[in-house]
Amino acid sequence: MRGGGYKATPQRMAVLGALAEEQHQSLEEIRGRCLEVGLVTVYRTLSLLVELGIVRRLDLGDGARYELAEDHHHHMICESCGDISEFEECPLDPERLPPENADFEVRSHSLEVYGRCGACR
Amino acid sequence: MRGGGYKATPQRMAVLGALAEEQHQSLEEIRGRCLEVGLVTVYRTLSLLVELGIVRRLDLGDGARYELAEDHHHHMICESCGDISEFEECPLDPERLPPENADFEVRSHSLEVYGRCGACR
DNA sequence: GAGCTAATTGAAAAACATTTTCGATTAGCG
DNA sequence: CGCTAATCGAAAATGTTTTTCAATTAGCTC
Repeated sequence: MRGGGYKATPQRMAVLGALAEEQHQSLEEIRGRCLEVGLVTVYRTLSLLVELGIVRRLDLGDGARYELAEDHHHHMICESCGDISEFEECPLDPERLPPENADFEVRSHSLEVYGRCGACR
Repeated sequence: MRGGGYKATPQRMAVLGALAEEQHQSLEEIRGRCLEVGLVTVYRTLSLLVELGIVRRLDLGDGARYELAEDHHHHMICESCGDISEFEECPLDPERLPPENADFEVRSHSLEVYGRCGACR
């Protein structure tokens, strides 16, 4: 983070701390965990972190959500209760990416699975 | 559409027509194709169509996009020029969904691939 | 540790996106 | 043709994100 000439301010540390507490939080949830940081700064810090690749921005249907990008994982979203859970195991067949005949250099992907969680069935 | 007691108004037909012209359009693009329909009605019609399962709502990083949900497909997004292309062939291994040990009933999924398109390399 | 400077912050305002309200209009029925 | 619930549109309200700009501060230098 300092490499790029960015300062390690208490506000940025607070936002990172909030992100570390739970994955895929909305901006309001993050803000709730660091009330001492101004709203504008939360917005700015999140877009900086996304730009630096430290944080991933999601959109699972309801507005934006953010999570630390440390590990590769995917989401299962329950259409009934809205619960979001994660799984590591990537069910993609690497042989089939990029798709045949596509002139495309794959760098990353995101996969979301929708359905019903155990509790809702 | 009529089954549920909904009326087939010219405005709704116009929005559907706009959606048929191109996939994954933003609301502004859709609106540009049916200027005779009020903005509020475009919003309302799109959320109705999404609710009915006729239209899919996407978020590929820039705001909301909409497309007819007739066929199952995925998106490749060029991180350089922003171009969005589609592919049908699903590279998911059905054996691995839901992931092991997950108590989850899978109903659908969405997959987006990010990278660089042929033109940008 | 004090001083300097560019980066950062926060409050207010601006810009943009979406939803609500409510009176006027209309599709689809008999 | 007439009726009525559904729909529409314009304005206002609400919600979200960005910009502006003066004040503050992290991190460097000495």
